[in-house]
Amino acid sequence: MATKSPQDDFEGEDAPATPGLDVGRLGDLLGFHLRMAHVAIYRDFAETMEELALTQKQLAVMELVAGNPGASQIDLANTLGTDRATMMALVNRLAARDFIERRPSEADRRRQELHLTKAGHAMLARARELIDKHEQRFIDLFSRDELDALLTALKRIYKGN
Amino acid sequence: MATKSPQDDFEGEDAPATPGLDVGRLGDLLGFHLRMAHVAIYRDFAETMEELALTQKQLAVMELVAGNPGASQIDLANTLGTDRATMMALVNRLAARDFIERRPSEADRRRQELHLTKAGHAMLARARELIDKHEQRFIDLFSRDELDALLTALKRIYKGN
DNA sequence: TCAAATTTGTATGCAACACATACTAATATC
DNA sequence: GATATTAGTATGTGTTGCATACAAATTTGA
Repeated sequence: MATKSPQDDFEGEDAPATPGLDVGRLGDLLGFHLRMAHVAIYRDFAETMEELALTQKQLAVMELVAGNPGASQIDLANTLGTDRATMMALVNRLAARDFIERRPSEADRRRQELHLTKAGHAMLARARELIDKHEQRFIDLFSRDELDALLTALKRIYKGN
Repeated sequence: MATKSPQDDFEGEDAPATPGLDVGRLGDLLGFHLRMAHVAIYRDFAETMEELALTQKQLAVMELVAGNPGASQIDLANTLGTDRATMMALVNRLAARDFIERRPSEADRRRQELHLTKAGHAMLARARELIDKHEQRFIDLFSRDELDALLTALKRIYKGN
C-alpha cells in the first residue's frame, strides 16, 4: 500500500531523516543512533517486502527453520532473543499462512518440530531475492572494511563478548 | 518486575544471546545484526528504566521537547522518523502522566507547542542519571575510535549520507 | 520409585507502536 | 476567494513484547 502513499517522495537518496530539531543529548546516546538506524532499515525492509507481507522477524523465523529443520519454538525464541509467547504468535501467523508446519516430536512429546512447507520454501526463495536488493542499498554505503567493523561492533553489543 | 524474573541469570557477562541454532544466511544480513543489537540495548534500557516506566521513544520525545521547547508534534515525528498518529499517541501518554503539556501557538493556531512540565523536568533529570549507567555498559565494550566509527556508520545508515 | 521441579507448548490479556484513513480547523497559495 | 496544504485529532488494524497461568511430558533427586 506504500505504492501510492503521499510520503513516497522517498525514491532516491534524498530522505531527510533528521530534519529540524536539535537532538541535543540524544546525539550522545549509542542507543539512539542504533534505534534510528534500525528504524531506517526496518522501513526499507517493510517496503521491499510489501508484496510478500513478511516482516523482519517472520523472515528470521523462516530462515532459522529452513536452516535448522525440526527446531522447536523455544530454540527459535532463544536464538532471536524473544520469549515463548511472542514466538508462539509469530509461528501461528506463519503456520496460518501455510509457510511453516508443526510436527509432534517422537523423542520428546512436548516438542513440536518446525518445518517449512513447500509454500514456505517457495516464499523464502522469493523473499531472498528481494532481500538481496534491500541489503545492497545499505551495504553500498560502506567499504568492505567499514562493513566488517560495523558487523563486529554490532555482534559485540548483543553477544556481550 | 524484571527484578525477580526467572531468566535473570543475566548478571555478569555470560549472556548466551545466540545459543543453539545456526543463523545461516541471516548472519550475512546487516539488518539482522542491527536488529539483534537493537533488541539487546532496548532490553537493557527497559530494565534500567523500569522504575520510571519510560520507553526509549518516550525518553527521546522528552529530550527533544526539553531541547526544543515549543516544538510541535510534527517536528518530533519528523525528527524521530515516525508519523503524526504515532507521535500523537506518544505525546498523549506523556501528557497524561503530566510530563508534557500542549500550549496553543499564537502565531499558528493549528499548532500546539510542546513543553515539559515541572514534573517532566524532574523525571528527565532522574532518567538521565539512569541512562548514563545504561550507556556506559555498552560504551565500555569499545575503544574511543571504535565507538566513533560505529556512530558514524549508524548515522550513515539513517541519514543516507 | 515416586513426588517435585522443569520444560514445552498453549491461551489470554495488556501495553506500546507503526501505519492507514478520514475529518476539522487553520493557514498558505494561486 | 477557491483550492491546496498543514497540524492536530480520532479510530481501527496488525505486529510485537511481555506477564501470567495452565496442561502435558520429561527430568531430577530424595
